[in-house]
Amino acid sequence: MPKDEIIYDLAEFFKVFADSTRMKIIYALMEKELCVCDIAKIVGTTQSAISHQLRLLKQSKLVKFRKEGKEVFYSLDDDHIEEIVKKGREHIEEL
Amino acid sequence: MPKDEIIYDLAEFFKVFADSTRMKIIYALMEKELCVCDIAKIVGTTQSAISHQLRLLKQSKLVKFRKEGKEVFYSLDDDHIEEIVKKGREHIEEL
DNA sequence: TGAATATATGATTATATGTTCATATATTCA
DNA sequence: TGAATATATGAACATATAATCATATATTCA
Repeated sequence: MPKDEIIYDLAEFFKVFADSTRMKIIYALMEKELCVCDIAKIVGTTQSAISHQLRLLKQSKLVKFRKEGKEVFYSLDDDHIEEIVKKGREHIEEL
Repeated sequence: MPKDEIIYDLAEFFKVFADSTRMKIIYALMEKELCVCDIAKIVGTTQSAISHQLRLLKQSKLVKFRKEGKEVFYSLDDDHIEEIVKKGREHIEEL
């Protein structure tokens, strides 16, 4: 059994995947780098909701971003992310 | 972008990993099959809390169980689980 | 500079979630 | 059968979380 801190951090990490809005953001970013308003259009919700969720994704180091003029472009920042989502999908599609 | 139903199911699936009590249960079961009261001892919480959480793990098909007399023995029911936890741990340990 | 656009953020609210407590169910064994 | 043990479950409560709304903070460009 890992230390409590590891357990806690792991649970926090997986919380990121545990929401459908964030999962949609992740899928959108798997395609390509996107600015906030494009993510909002793709996901189908408000800019504010996306911005709040992107903050969580940033805090968990799942996305990185670069500013270009008025826009902020986000992209996935870890190879594990796609692998983890893929494994999850294998699981749910086997049921 | 997958269908909404897939997105929703994926988020639900990852919710299972998004709690430290459940993460401890998963780690305990990685070692070996265990009965409820042993899980409670290892995790360090009440039988009731464990039982509630095991119900979620059952619903998500992450654990299977067999009854033996008064006891119910639980074990992990999917090879993806260990892989997913391992990937998550790689992520948090790289930060 | 001022309007327009893109993004971030704080407060609020509604909902979801985890634990606790009490109790029900099931099994064993004297 | 009745006591003891293991597990499951419903209700209640406290906390966490996500969306919304209003607004703040850039940045561009006329």
